[in-house]
Amino acid sequence: MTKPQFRSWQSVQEEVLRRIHAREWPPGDLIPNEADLAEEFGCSRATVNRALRTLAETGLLDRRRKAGTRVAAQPVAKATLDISVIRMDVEARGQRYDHRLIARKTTIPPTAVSAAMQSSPETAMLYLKALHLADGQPYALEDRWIRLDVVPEAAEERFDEISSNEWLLRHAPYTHGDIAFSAVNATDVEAQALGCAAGAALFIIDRLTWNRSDAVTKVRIVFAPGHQMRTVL
Amino acid sequence: MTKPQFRSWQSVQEEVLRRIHAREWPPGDLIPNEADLAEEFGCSRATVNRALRTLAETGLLDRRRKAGTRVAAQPVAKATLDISVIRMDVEARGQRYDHRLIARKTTIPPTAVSAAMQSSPETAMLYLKALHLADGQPYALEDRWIRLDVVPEAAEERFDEISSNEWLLRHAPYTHGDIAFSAVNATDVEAQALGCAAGAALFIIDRLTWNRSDAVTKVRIVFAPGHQMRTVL
DNA sequence: CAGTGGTCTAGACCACGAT
DNA sequence: TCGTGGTCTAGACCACTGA
Repeated sequence: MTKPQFRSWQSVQEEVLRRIHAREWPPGDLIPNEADLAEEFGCSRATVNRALRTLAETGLLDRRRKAGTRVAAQPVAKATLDISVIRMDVEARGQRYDHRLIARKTTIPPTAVSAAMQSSPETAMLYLKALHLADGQPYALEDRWIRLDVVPEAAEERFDEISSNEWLLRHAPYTHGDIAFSAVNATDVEAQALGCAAGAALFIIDRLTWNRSDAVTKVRIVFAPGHQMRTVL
Repeated sequence: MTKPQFRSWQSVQEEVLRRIHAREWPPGDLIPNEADLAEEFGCSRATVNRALRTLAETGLLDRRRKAGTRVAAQPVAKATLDISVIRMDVEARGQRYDHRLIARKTTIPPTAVSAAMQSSPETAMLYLKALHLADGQPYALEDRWIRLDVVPEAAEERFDEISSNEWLLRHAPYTHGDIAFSAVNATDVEAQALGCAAGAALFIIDRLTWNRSDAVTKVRIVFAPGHQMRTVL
């Protein structure tokens, strides 16, 4: 018989997936090491490594030096969310995007904000509030604090032509961020801005963005009722 | 002068990140090709490739054959969410996990469910309803439909010892899934089960899981008020 | 058509960590 | 201790796609 050939790392990955789904390699099972698989598949070890490493990144395999590679018993599904600029989201839905600046002021933030951003409680920050529209309908409400000592150029920007979201991406580098998703009941102010009933359940995103050890901006985006964030596993 | 050496793909990646953050390579800029960078960094092209490919996966670089590699102008942040078994979530918070089966029946699902799962409207499915508890307090409410023609063994399982969540992971392979996050107001039934006020804003996850072209299970998980799903960018 | 990234190979050395 | 995955190298060929 001729040995089946798996010449690309994708084809190796597919074969491994097939064996996992077919329960030839059941959950928790130790699978052969890279060298053996390379020989069986008729390819180099690097190719097998690429295939297995990629599967491990999705949580389907558990790899440890010396201990070998196992099929994950409790696969922790890794869902990747694309957090893009809101304008992109709206336009991707085939709708016309627009935004409206509601408030812009330089003021002392609530202590919860200054604490989260590791700023002194007396330091003023730039506060912005804006409404994002899709086909003229309220889509999301944005509340944002920007540290002027970190992004001084923001003081000169009016943010009526370009959303703060996009302006910051272009002008303020960031290294990492924390993000949280949750649900809140609409306050009266939110309800009025979004054109919904007070108390309606709203999907929200809270994001805190850092450049090295400096907090850059803190934003809460409150979506209109019914908003869904989708992805695949 | 001695050329700086970047011998690991991580160190190459850090140097590239540094140049991006320092605006040496501003957003939208075309950066040198792999071969040139390899020479400059004193490493092989494969090492540069690994560094740049990994950055491209996070959305920070945009790579195209022949066109070269550019710094993304509008980086679409890729947030990776770990969707694990609820028991793991609770235990990771240092709380005691428990669950309670509320309902278990074989019945005809609503047409919305059979349609989404591409099952005939007259075919009965297994319906489960369970409450997940953390330290004895309601944590999440789970509503699930399972296709018995796809997972016949489920008919024999009582699901009082093990949550359906974990049982399915162990017994029903899946190839992919759709997942959606949103917010709803608590119904009276949900409010009672979760011990909150009716109308409270609840964070929910809807998931539809597939094995090849067969829908396996459809589940809605409704979390108690205040629940947050966190991740990093 | 030609430049760029995408990938494969064979071999090598190394870091980690289970035993 | 020593098996396993993690990585690097130098070279090669290929696929895609912009000019």
